[in-house]
Amino acid sequence: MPKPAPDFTPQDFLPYLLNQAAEASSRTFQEYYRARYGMLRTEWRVLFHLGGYGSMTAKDVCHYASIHKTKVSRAVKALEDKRYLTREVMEHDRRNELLAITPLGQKVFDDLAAAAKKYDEDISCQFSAEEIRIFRACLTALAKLPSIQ
Amino acid sequence: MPKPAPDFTPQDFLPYLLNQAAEASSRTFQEYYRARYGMLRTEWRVLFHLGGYGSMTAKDVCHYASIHKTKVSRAVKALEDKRYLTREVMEHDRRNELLAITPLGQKVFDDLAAAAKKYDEDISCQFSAEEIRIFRACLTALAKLPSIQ
DNA sequence: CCCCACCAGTTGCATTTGCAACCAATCGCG
DNA sequence: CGCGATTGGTTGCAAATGCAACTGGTGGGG
Repeated sequence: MPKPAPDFTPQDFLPYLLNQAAEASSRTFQEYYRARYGMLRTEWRVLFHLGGYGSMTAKDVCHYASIHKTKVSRAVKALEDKRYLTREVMEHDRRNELLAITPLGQKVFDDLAAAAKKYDEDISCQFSAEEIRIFRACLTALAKLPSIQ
Repeated sequence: MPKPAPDFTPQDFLPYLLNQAAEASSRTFQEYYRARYGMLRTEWRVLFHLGGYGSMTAKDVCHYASIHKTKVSRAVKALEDKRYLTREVMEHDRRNELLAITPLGQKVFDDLAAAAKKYDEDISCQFSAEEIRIFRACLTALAKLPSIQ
């Protein structure tokens, strides 16, 4: 038996499967916000966090979304240019700035969140409730693995 | 009720969860092949496919791994420079070239595949056999969504 | 047998990313 | 106080990516 690991193929490797599934499931939705609002993935994520969880600092977004701060910084600038959010330097510590969605940004968020919800249902409905429950639980657990930043 | 989708947060959105889990699970393993062999993610994937499924053309790799042909092209060149694979123009149609792992490449693959298998077990073992079965089934189904190229 | 549409793979260029160095504000210890 | 360490956020540069145009090779209809 010369071969140490002869029968382990990409399809058996969880990180690989995860990437395939993540790519495939993101692609379709990406077209939506890309075509409609000219947004990049990171921009959509930042807006999604602000809309879903309320105002927070860039640092918080980095933490919750585990996105590197330079990516967030650039996404925030792009969203600001699009008038989807404003930033306000915080009184007690002027290094922090609070990011807040504008009414226009809120409209965009509402549209995208509704579309996302529908898309989520579309891809979920091919599985049973129990399967989806387990699926989400596994994903949530794995997402908690050691993160950069 | 002014807000159309007030309670749909990133944590509820499957593509988002998938990306988080995929990123987190790839990161650790990436360090391994990066530090040890200076390989990029795409290079590892191409090598993984050749090692796992045997010789094939770049086109085949594109198809099985759903990676764009330019990415594959550059990864193949890098792997060739590292002497991990050779390419041979095919007789009956000289547009195709068959990619084959070298003995050196095989050694690297064996090492990485063994590490991957172990890593896969490490992250799987926090779930029950039944959970993992369902989890993999869901991922495999989602990975089959419409793919580019 | 020749021309044109098509196919595998590559290259150039614009966009995106990651990293490290940076700036300004704050903290904390002497 | 005050000066060095730390922190939130930005920027410059090099590397990675995506896209479209390209090269060389095939094949099929006239």
